[in-house]
Amino acid sequence: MTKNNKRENLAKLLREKGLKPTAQRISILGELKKLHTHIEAEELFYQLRKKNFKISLATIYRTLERLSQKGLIKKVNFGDGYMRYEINLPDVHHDHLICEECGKIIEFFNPKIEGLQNNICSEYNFQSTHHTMIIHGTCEDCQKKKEVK
Amino acid sequence: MTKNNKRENLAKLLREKGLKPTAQRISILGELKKLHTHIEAEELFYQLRKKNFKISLATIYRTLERLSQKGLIKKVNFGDGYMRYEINLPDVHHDHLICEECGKIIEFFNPKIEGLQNNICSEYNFQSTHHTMIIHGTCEDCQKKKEVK
DNA sequence: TTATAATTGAGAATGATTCTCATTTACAGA
DNA sequence: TCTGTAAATGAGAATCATTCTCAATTATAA
Repeated sequence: MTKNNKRENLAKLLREKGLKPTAQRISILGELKKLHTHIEAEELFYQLRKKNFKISLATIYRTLERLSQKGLIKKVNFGDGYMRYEINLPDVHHDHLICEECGKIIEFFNPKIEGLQNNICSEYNFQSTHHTMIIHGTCEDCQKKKEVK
Repeated sequence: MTKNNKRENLAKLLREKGLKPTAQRISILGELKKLHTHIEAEELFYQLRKKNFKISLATIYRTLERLSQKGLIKKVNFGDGYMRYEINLPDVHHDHLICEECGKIIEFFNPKIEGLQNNICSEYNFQSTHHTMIIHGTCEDCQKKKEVK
């Protein structure tokens, strides 16, 4: 696929969601699509600047918020002081393991959890839109490092 | 139990964790124990001030952090911009349903989730300390309100 | 091509949380 | 009981991710 085709696809995606396909929005969405992992607003800002995209931090935040509202991306809160954002592939939901030692973030998916959520929601007559599950602890590598000490 | 007995119990609890039982720490821990639900730092600050406890916001934050490190309380992040804190009753773990419409927070407990977590952790050789699970959506009351419209 | 509403950039403002440092307090040892 | 000292506190300044403001720019419908 050519670069122009890619751009046109992203523009179409934005239009379908009722968003004007500006250069800034296309560059943000494109970057997240390439990344397919979570990133912070400021990090994204520097990545795009490095590639000579002209964009301001305010626009980054505004756009990420909009894309998130429209379901194109996901906003994730790991509780460490800033939000992360990642492309939303609706059929590939996942949750996170966070290592408290090294900060590593491991993604996992467990279909049974999705099932249990439905149980819980119907028990409380709660209509769920999405969920986040984070398990904190120590990853394999850091456990080994500790043993050595 | 007399007021002095309560205080002495809290002081003992703090000493056991290696924390000096100051008046401020005792008042914070006592308040959270009475509440047995989550509260924000600033809210706790006003609650204590209202009861004529002399305490500063800085001390509230410092103390909550310490108590949390020692496992006496839990720090919960609902992703709405500020941390909440609640007493930690080790045998009564629970997770949260959050209503996006009215902000209501419903606590729930599901033993199967705990089991699944162990499965996931052993799969990744991850040593977990704790987890948080939040389901976002619309609560029963707000669903009804929407239907009426 | 033009009018208009939406979007953007730059920097100021916000607000929860943390930091600083002088003062106060808990408590171990005399 | 008194005293020295390290830990804890109070008050307010500092931090820093995020949001807001408003003038300039841009997408697009007519």
